[in-house]
Amino acid sequence: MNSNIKHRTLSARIAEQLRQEILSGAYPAGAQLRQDALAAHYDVSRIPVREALFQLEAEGLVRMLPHKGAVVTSLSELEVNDIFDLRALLEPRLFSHSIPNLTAEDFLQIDTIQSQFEEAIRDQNLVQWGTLNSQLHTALYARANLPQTAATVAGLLQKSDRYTRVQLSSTLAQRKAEREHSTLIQLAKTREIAAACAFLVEHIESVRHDLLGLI
Amino acid sequence: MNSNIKHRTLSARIAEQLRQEILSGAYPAGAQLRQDALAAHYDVSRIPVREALFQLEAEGLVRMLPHKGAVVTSLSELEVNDIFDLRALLEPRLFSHSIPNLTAEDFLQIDTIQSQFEEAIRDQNLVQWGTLNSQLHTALYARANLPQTAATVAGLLQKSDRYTRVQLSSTLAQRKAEREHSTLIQLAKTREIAAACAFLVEHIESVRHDLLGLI
DNA sequence: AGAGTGTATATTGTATAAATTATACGTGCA
DNA sequence: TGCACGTATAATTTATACAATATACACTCT
Repeated sequence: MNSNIKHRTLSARIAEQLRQEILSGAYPAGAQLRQDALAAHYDVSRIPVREALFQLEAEGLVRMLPHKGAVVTSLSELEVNDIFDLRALLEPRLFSHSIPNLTAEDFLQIDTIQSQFEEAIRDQNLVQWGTLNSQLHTALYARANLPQTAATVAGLLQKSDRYTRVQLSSTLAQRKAEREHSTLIQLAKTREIAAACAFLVEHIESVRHDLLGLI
Repeated sequence: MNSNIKHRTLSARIAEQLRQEILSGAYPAGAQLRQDALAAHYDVSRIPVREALFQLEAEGLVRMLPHKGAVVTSLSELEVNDIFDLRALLEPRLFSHSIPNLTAEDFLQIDTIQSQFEEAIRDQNLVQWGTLNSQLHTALYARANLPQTAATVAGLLQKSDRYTRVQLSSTLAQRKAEREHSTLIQLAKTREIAAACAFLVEHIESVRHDLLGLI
């Protein structure tokens, strides 16, 4: 999202780094995050670390227990299903509102993102892949003009990101997703709203299916 | 002045109080919240104030601009509509999943909440009314077993709370909402899922309609 | 011996103080 | 007069220091 933006505060920078480390699996689910250790690791005081942890708690990546510290959260199968149900419900809403307003420049940006997938697949860079995946979905919904829905979906995409990365560890699944994205882009360009939304639901269900096969 | 709920940390207590003050309109939309002033007002240092502000930012009540401070957010008509669209989309999902699992004890609790509305209306206590409104909706969805959806809806309810309080300033609207709640409870008790969800959408749309009439 | 209590230690939570950043104002110069 | 630059001031952000809390372990009492 704003990974290439230089953050103006330490807290935001720590939050960004910590988020990436959690999403990449460096800190596995259930791991205790000690403020002291993190502060030493990033060579800052505990205040920005605390604020980063608060930020991540709001995003659902960690849970803070008073006087007991922060632990990396884990999602149950029920929660994963709930997330994908919500995505299947909300993303078509965004997509259908966005498609009519997408401009040539928007599609240029979308194509740029899509072209970067090749690179990520070749390098087996899963972190990059996950980021691009979120970026592409968000770009497709950019003109929906539904800020609350967009914010909700952004949260859902991030929550599912940790798990889609597992699913996408196979190059096969990555190429499949890339093909489906390509279809989505094509349908958006031709403004076939109904077909685009229907295929979007298929795409989400496809990812969910592959994902649940691994859990 | 002091809330009667005892929180385990100062930060959480400040967040709770500040939230109530914002929701009650003590700090209007656009108001700047100076950490120094808040710290002095609550007679604490600025650290717990900062953490409370971070918490409220995650809830969407304030926006923090780096090095510039926190301001109370305001929602556009577009955002209000988006929120109510989402509520109309997600709350029936929760309700339909919850109804089959609601127990006698759940209904006892629901009836208790409903009975407290009378008191709030009589005292013209809008803060209490808003809290009860959220509590009732949440209680009706308690057995849905869809944690992500529940969390999302809880956020939406809180965001709309500030505005429903305006709408509900008339006793007439309060009684209307109470009647509709009563119908919802009755339909839940008789396990008429389809009818309950249909009426729930009506209820939400009714509140939205009255609300937009005032903006 | 076992349950309960008290103390030690580690970790988090809060206060105070220093550093950084943004804004406003005034001065100097074209 | 108008603009640019530098300084002053006020706010936030970060660091350091201290207080409160939870957990583990040893000890006492029944």
